[in-house]
Amino acid sequence: MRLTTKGRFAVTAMIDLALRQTNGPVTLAAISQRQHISLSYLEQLFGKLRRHELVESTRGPGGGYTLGRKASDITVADIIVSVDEPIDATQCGGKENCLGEGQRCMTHDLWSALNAKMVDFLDSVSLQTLVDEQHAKGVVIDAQPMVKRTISTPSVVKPIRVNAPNSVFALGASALSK
Amino acid sequence: MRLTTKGRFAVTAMIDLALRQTNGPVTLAAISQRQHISLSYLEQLFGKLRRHELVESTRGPGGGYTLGRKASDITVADIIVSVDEPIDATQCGGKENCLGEGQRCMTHDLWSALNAKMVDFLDSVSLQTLVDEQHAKGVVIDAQPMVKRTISTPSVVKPIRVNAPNSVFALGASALSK
DNA sequence: GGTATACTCGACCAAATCAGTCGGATTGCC
DNA sequence: GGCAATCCGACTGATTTGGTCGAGTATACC
Repeated sequence: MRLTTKGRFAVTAMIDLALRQTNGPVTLAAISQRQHISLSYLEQLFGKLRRHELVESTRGPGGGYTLGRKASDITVADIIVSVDEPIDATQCGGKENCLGEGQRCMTHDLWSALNAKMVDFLDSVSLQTLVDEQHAKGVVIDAQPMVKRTISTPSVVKPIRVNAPNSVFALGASALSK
Repeated sequence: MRLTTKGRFAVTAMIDLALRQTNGPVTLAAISQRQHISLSYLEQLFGKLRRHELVESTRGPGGGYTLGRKASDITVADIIVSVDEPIDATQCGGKENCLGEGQRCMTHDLWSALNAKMVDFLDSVSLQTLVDEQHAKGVVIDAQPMVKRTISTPSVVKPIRVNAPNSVFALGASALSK
């Protein structure tokens, strides 16, 4: 239940995927372009998401990723746990660990209560919820011409191995204050 | 609102302080011994707590720290913010920052909602609450003979610069699972 | 005044983690 | 075979964490 850019990028990418997958598998290259996340990083993330069965992959031309189950059955907590190795945010150990020479650590209950609050919340938000929110905000999914298996369009841009050191998006995530 | 061992140690130390300060100022050396946190580390932590006016210090023999205000007026959030430089846990930037080429980052609301939940919770727990909990648990504060200003006892143990590489307590904090 | 006690300050350090890259392998369609 | 796509693991640089150390300063007591 760690909160890092990994988790945030993964959630963003999953929303993007959920929004687009009606057209068949979505490629990471496409997500990379739309969300300004480097392709290599997405590969890393989606490897984990696939191993946790949150997405399914199709290889080869025309391939890409689709959701592993209904958007309403995927919670934000699922996504975060998948990409960050699931380590308790408040890490007071497994109830036995936080003993200081015989006496129970005084703050144990506090951290587990906090953790429960966070998990509760993140588990209450499904991917579908986020998708609906996007729709409500009027995000129009520019109905791209369904290409599917007529790969005749001469691939306008080649987004392979985007070497941009830092996308605007990524910068926004680490610049902060107060 | 970061959650690191700094924050956890600080809360623990503050509970200890709150429990003991009836006897006058409490030294860091004493807290160090009871809570198994290195003296040097406590110094660092209490420097910050003092600058945030959560504690007051008295120098010289018989000195030590006391709470800067009533335990019921100090929240856990106060303590954590004091010792960790206050960086937003979900760091999506100050609302203006998370713009990806014109469009608002899709997960902004999610992270701020989560953050609000956390702050709400940690702000709802006062130091007094934690102290009461300790009392309820039957933690007996061994009524030490009030020494105050008869420093005749030949200082039994010298806890200065405890070089213990890692206390049991500290280990418990970093060992974790699932 | 001397000395012991205790806080104060800031530099320093090692290890872990994060964020991200890279090269290459595999798979499948045309 | 060639291209499009996923797959995989090693590698790396920067930052953060967790903590130490040394050199002070202020105060109280003798």
